[in-house]
Amino acid sequence: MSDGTGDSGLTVKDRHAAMHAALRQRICLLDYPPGMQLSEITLANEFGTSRTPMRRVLARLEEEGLVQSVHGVGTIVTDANFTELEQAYRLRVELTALTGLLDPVMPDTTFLARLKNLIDRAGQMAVSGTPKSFTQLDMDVFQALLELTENEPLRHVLERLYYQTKRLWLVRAIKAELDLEEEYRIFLHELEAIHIALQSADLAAVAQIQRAHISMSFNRLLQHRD
Amino acid sequence: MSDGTGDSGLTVKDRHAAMHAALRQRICLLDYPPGMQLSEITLANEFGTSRTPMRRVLARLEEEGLVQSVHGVGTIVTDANFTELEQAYRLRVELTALTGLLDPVMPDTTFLARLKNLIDRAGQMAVSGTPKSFTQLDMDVFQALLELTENEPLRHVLERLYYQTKRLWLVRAIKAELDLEEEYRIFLHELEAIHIALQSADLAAVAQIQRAHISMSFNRLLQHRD
DNA sequence: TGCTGCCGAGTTGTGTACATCTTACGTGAA
DNA sequence: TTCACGTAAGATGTACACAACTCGGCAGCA
Repeated sequence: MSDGTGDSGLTVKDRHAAMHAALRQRICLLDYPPGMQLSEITLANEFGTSRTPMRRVLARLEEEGLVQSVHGVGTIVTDANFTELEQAYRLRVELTALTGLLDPVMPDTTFLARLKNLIDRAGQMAVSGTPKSFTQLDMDVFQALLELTENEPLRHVLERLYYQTKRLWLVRAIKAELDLEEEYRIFLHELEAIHIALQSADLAAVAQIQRAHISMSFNRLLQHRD
Repeated sequence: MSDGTGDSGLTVKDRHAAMHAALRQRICLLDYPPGMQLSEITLANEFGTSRTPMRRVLARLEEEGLVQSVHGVGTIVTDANFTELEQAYRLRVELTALTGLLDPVMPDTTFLARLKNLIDRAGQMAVSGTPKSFTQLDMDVFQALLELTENEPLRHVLERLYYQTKRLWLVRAIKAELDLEEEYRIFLHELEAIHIALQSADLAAVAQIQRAHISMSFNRLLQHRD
């Protein structure tokens, strides 16, 4: 095969990336709650591979601070601890503002349609929203808005910080420590504001709106710190 | 053994970190020049281990953009390409400024003595400095100044960006495309300015001085872009 | 009853043989 | 001479057996 792809059209790195994304999703949606012990061999069997590639994926998740492996003990999902993640959260606030300064890129009409779709989904949240489905929507919005900058290192760091800190919200939302209706309403308002700013082609404004909302969300979480 | 350390008092992760730091050093000092092919088994033998741990270290270096592994071909040291690293360089400029805002920490007298020592070494550069020894000094200075913030995620990202972009300077310095005497003089002046700012306990000023010099260094490199 | 020490189950870390892939080289035919 | 093709060498990727390590439980003793 001349294009270097495997049987299903996927290269080796694509399979690794798929496993990594799947596990990250499960951890951040609390399917794998903090403290849960993961089994290398069980996960390897589930993904139809052996321990060796799975260990590489888990090592990357450990670098990203989502799991922790200890010799002889196991691979444990890290605790979504507020005090340890406060620094990451504040860095995320500042880096979000930079998306409007470093290599901003004006999206095409396809993007605007995607955003409009996301806004509709956000409108549905007030009716039939669960903390988990809301987090899933928030992830989709994040991935979309990340495309507003072409600075690849910045996108990489922001993605890492996002998935590091996102569990803090979901943990407290499930424990009913947050006013969910207010959270949904604020989020919808943020998306509408971003939509307006995009129609003005003001990407710096989009970044500032995001920065403001991440900062405010941080402060709301701060009222329930552990 | 109750403390969990090995024979030489080093844990497993310490050995991995040591191998990673050694290889990173060799790459960034151009002992392993861009395009050079690394052999997993040769490196494993040199460090007295097998391919499995060495592959984990190389995978991390690949994440950091210093090498690239291709199935069936080899593990190649990446090219220090200006156009690809320009985004990383500009992000580094902005993040350096943040060290003065996010969790700055005033150093003790021991730190000031270390800095004074580094300034002395910088003074020697004008007399007997090579591009490589200058880069080594620059690395030591970078590691020292990184301690001026306690924000661990910020330190982590800055370290990554530093080692990603540092080779750009050394490559051009060796090709004699830079005025080395001027580079040494500017660097010494930067360190003296930082020393003064530290005596005023103005960490924001220290960050701005660094930011300015990284930005100016970027512009000097820009005159010789490939 | 409580404490101590040993043992075994289970986990991650390591070593190694094998699979898969790319590339260079040599060979033969046009 | 030149081009096409097969083949072998050598690289990374994978699978698996074994080593190193932690921890809970249980037996034995004071």
